[in-house]
Amino acid sequence: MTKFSDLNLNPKVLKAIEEAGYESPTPIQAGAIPPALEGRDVLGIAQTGTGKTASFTLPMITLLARGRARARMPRSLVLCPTRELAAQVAENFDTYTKHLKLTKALLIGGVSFKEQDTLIDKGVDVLIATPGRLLDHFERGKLILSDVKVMVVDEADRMLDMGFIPDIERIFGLTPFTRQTLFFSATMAPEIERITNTFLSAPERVEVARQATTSENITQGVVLFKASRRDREGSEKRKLLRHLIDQEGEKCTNAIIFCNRKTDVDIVAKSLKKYGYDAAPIHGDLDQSQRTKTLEGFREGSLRFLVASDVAARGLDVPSVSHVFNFDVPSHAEDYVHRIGRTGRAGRDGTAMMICVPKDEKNLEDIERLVQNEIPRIENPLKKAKAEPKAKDSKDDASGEAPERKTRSRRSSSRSSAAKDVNEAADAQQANDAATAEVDATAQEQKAPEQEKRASGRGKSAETKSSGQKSGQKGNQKSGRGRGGNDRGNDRNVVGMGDHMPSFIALSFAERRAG
DNA sequence: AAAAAAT
Repeated sequence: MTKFSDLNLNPKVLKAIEEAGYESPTPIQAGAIPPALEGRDVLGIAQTGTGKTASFTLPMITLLARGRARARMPRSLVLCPTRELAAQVAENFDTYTKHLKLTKALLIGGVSFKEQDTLIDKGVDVLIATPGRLLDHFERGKLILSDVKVMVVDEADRMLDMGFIPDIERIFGLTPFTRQTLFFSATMAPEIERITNTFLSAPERVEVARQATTSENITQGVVLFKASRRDREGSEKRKLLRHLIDQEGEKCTNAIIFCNRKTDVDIVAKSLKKYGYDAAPIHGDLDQSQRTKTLEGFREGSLRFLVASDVAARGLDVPSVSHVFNFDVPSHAEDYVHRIGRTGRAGRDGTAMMICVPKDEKNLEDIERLVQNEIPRIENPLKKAKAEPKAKDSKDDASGEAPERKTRSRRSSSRSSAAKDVNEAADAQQANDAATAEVDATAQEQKAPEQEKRASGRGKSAETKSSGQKSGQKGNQKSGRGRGGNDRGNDRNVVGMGDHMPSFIALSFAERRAG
């Protein structure tokens, strides 16, 4: 197998790689690094979790190791769709430039210009930016892009989703024609295809799929849930969420809870906190310092529940998320894949549970068509509780109203009851499915042989106490990131996509929709 | 229908 040491990387970069605990490149790294080092353009079709970031940072650092940047004229440029991703790339550069004297600046919105200006003025080798802030600097005449030797576009399909493509095209136009371009996208939508045809020249095409996207090391489940009354849907969903969390017990060391709307992110986070769960929100309306702080806390394990909008759905690398809860069914099927991909990373086991209300069933169908699998139905734990009532539950009910009142006024605008006809069928199905699907380890074992492995692995991880877990997570972070290394805490040595690749992931989204 | 990103 290829080793990093076979790849012609700068010795000081190799040293940093070794110190980070990596030996062998992932498939995307093995595929992209050699042509990048030769100065060729690269078109990488890959998602995060494949070691994509290192596949451009390592050759870039090697290429930039010689020479120095002039004032206001960065020598390279990395564009990312979100601030958090940009920050993550910046960290990656720090890791691998440890033994070199390269300078970098992170240009993202939500923070002051001043520091960024100072750095640019001094001259930086690497500029890592979100498009808006980069252009802002450019327009103020603070930045000259005519000395850019290497330009990277990361997560291009997400840039497309977010309407950044015009900005990207403009930035391409500001850099010299002779630059080297490294371009990464999870899919090749027609618009992406067009951009690459326009701005890349004879690129080396490297394509890999993420490991285990919706396959065996992520246990999935969905609760079909219908509120007792439409105006109680929010509070009842929150109660259901708490039960789902409680039901997982110690197996749930930490979790991301996704909501479709920013207001619901706030409401759910607040409600969880009220009930004593260690939760904090993250979404684009919160100020950057808070976003950074929250994410940092979640990464290091001091925050257990991250309640998030889709700002956190893609690309975020927190290697040890045990659970993903989809409080809402995402309305774009592909977002489901991205969201649950936050767990089960680096070969670990993960659990992804979703709450589906009747009006979301259409979206659920879309998701199941996309992943070409039925998501197992989980019995509603609240229904079970009703069948054999306990004193504790009625207490929950009473206190359940408290956070609801506070938030009602805020939500009132968004709820016009559009649901009229989606009821009986859902009820029937709910009863039906509840009978067949139990998502606990025992039930799983009977279902499929390949799942036994997971069930036993799970038992092992369940005995980790949450107090000891914090330091354990920290230690694991390095080996998880970039996924090049041996994942020591785990007997599955996963490199790159590993052995299980669902066939649908190799298709374009258009092809997947077509079935 | 909503989220993200420049203010």
